[in-house]
Amino acid sequence: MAQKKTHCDCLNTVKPVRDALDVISGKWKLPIIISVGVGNDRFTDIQESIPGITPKVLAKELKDLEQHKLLKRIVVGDYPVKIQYTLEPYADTLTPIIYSLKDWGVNHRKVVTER
Amino acid sequence: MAQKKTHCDCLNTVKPVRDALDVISGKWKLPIIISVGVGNDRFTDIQESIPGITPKVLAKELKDLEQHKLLKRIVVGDYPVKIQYTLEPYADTLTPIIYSLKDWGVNHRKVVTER
DNA sequence: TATAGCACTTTCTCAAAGGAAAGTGAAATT
DNA sequence: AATTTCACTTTCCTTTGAGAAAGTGCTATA
Repeated sequence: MAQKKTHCDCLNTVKPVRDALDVISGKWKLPIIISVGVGNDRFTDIQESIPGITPKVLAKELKDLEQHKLLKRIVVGDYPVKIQYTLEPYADTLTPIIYSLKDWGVNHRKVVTER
Repeated sequence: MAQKKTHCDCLNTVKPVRDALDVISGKWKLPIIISVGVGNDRFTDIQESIPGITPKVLAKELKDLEQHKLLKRIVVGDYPVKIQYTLEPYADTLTPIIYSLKDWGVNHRKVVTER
């Protein structure tokens, strides 16, 4: 059997995996998804629910998540215009992945810290 | 029902998820795991199998992956000393996660690019 | 004796990410 | 008339990460 192949088709794995990781990794992505999912739908509410996040970063991340179709930015009313953020149903497709990452992470902490 | 809770226990999710992501995200982690998994066990072989990686980065990533118990660095022989890298069986526990990330990523590309 | 190979390390540099702080424009409130 | 709120944007600055290139200490080989 061929040892040391150039693992061509593995690149077909690495690319989509990286796509997926780009969406959920990063310091703020998950906290934002959770915050919106839990009911915070206004910019300032989301900001205040996540200690340490700056408006600049929040604005950028919200745009990102919107582009990835994970949440919607809705303009409500005429004057005063209000903005409302809500999770798209599509965001739920992340749930099983997040929970398997969580389970792995919980176990991993044990693995790494055991002597 | 309580809206806008401070989602306390969600932090218990975010932390281990971040732990897990730290292990597999990054530009080189997965390519290295795959390269070693496929049979490249020498530093230079691994380096040559991954286009663009520099020895500095490879050395750092290998140390990382070793600390996370995903691979082993074995010193072989007396003189000439050879170093051999192999995946730990523990690395297999990542497989289902990687494949679910891949599946999600493949689908996500469709979701984002459809008009 | 000189060169090549192995497994890295060191130094320098640069770009991108991220935080702090202030500003903005419109409307609502006091 | 002045302040506050909302949803951001802008500017400045620092930190971090990564690449390029060269070096290192050892051995093996020609």
